[in-house]
Amino acid sequence: MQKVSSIELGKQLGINANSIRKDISYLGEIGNCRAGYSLATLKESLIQNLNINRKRVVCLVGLGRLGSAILKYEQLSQNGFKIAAGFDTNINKIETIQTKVPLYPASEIALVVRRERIELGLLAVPGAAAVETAKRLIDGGIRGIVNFSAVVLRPEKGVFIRNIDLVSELRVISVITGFLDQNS
Amino acid sequence: MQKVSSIELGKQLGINANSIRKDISYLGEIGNCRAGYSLATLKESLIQNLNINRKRVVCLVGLGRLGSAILKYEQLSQNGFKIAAGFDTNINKIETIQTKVPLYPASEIALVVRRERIELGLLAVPGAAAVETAKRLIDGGIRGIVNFSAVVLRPEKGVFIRNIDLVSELRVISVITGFLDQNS
DNA sequence: ATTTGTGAACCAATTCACAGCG
DNA sequence: CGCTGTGAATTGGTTCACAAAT
Repeated sequence: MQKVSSIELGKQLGINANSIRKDISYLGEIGNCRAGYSLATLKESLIQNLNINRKRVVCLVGLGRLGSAILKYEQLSQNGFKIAAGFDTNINKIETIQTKVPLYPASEIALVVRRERIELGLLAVPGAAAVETAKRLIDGGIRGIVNFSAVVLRPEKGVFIRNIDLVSELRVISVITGFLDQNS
Repeated sequence: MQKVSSIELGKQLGINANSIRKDISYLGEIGNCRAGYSLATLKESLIQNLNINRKRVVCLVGLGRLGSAILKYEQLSQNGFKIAAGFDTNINKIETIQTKVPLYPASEIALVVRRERIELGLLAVPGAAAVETAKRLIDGGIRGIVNFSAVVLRPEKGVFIRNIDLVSELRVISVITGFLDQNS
């Protein structure tokens, strides 16, 4: 039986072992005090408690360079996510891109999201289109959005939003390393 | 003279106005009590205090789909970042990709990073290559890394690392929306 | 002996509340 | 008045320390 200790988990994840234990304990968990956690039991418990026991249906809006990269990103399907639809305003792209994922014009976002019961949206459109596009996703009943555009989307009732912006990330690092330089 | 209040800033950013004021106050700031902050003064103060008054030199490792998308991402140069080098293990890519950015084989990472005084690295390589590539960047004296691979890079002395993983982001949203569904 | 689970202590960050100023 | 700046209160999360379990 495969085992893993909080210390080992912590090392792998770069997290304090105490935190690992505390977090797991919230699941009302049963680790073995002698030999750590049973891998199978822990995994099962996490799957149950975090509700990740089924594939999630996602869609992708924006089929530019970033969108195309995401479309081909195998890690998604390997980790329980299925891209059920792709959208773009450019009809040309919809007709030329080679993929098994069904592609639609952006005008049909709300319709398709509702029909296919799509839960999450990946937003890879230009900043100028982000707010409008998000609105369409929400109209279709989307539950969450990962927004890659430079525009910060404001949280909306019942829709969880995660803004990911490369420039912001770089700025964070710039500022921190700059600060370290000054104080070393 | 353009003015902006903490309330307005907060709305734009989706952040509590109190936090805005407190944060700005740490800069030893002079907002006008009647009419909010002078846009020009605030901007200048932020630039000075956060040390973002010069272009930062970055490099890009991995010229696959994601890397290529980043290479063409104009927002970078528009926000004070200059891609001074691109790297890939595949010599073919280095010779065929059309760009003004100088491209080098991955074997030269440390060399070029040091020579060009590159401060930040964008890591868009497959997970399997992430640790090794990060090591080369660090050997070259890089100060920070934005890691897009699925592998979590552990913090290294003097090198600030930011892990960005699409799958993780999706999982966060999945778990949260799933939780909301159960408790609504 | 190890390693979990957890109360207690600690620390950082957010929010509150309001005095002070134009 | 409206808005800033900031002490005080609160919250949330991390770390500590140790008793319990095997």
